[in-house]
Amino acid sequence: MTGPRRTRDTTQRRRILRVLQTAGCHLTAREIHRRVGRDGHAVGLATIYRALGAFARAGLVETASIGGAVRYGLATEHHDHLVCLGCGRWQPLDRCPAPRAPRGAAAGFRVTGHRLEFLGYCARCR
Amino acid sequence: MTGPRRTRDTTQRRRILRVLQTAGCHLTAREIHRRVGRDGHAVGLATIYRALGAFARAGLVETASIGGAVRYGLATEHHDHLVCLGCGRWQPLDRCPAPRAPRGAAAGFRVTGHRLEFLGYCARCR
DNA sequence: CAACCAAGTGAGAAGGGTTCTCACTTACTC
DNA sequence: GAGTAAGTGAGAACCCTTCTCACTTGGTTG
Repeated sequence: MTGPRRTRDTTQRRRILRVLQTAGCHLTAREIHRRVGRDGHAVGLATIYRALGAFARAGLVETASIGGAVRYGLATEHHDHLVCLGCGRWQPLDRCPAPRAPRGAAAGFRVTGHRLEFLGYCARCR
Repeated sequence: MTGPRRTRDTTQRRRILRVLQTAGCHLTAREIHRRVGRDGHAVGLATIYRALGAFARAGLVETASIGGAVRYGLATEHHDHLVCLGCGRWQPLDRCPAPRAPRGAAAGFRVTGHRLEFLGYCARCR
């Protein structure tokens, strides 16, 4: 419990991180799996999930879910997104409108964070 | 396409709606299934899902997902919730902090709504 | 450097949530 | 009351995710 847990450095995990770095938006595990395997060096789907879980625990990636599958992206300092209802793409928002937790909303509820999503349609899906 | 679609009035759907009305928080399909069947008149799980889908399309219920399962609740005028990371319960927020969509966040993205969730731990889970 | 071992990997099975299929029933309309 | 589009139930099917188990590998220690 001394800060974020360190994960072991393997070629598979490095490939997964590279995909996330070049993605520009949040991806599902299957999308990551497909992109990682593009150069012929496939990585097992179970490994993708394990690595993403380890990254999430270590604070390297953040997760978000809409509809069926969970989407993963590199963790940044904000937690807000634009979500396209047409194609499901997640785009991080540069500036967080920073909503304040309403005081006394529910007795005894301790707010530790928030998640704000603007729903709509991206340029391609309109 | 003339406003919200009307759904047919059946005893099963009436029971599902009654469960949602008396729930006080968002429920998973399986929880609804269990509660509907409490008085011995079980309703098929597929029917639960179909009814919930029809209700959602008609605008009667709203859906929200965290972790594995999707949660359903009666649609109200707001879209914000308190989410307990311990037990997964969803509680609607009376007052919506009403975040404004940031202008020019992503070229061509048309914002049609938002979803704001305050994450934390309820009184029981702290 | 060699040995050790905890962590990671791959393939497939398993598990849980959701949707589909198909024959049957029922609510609404004319 | 008859016709028909919508809804229902049971179980199979489907998809996403996690688990299992034998094997490999990264990083550390002697």
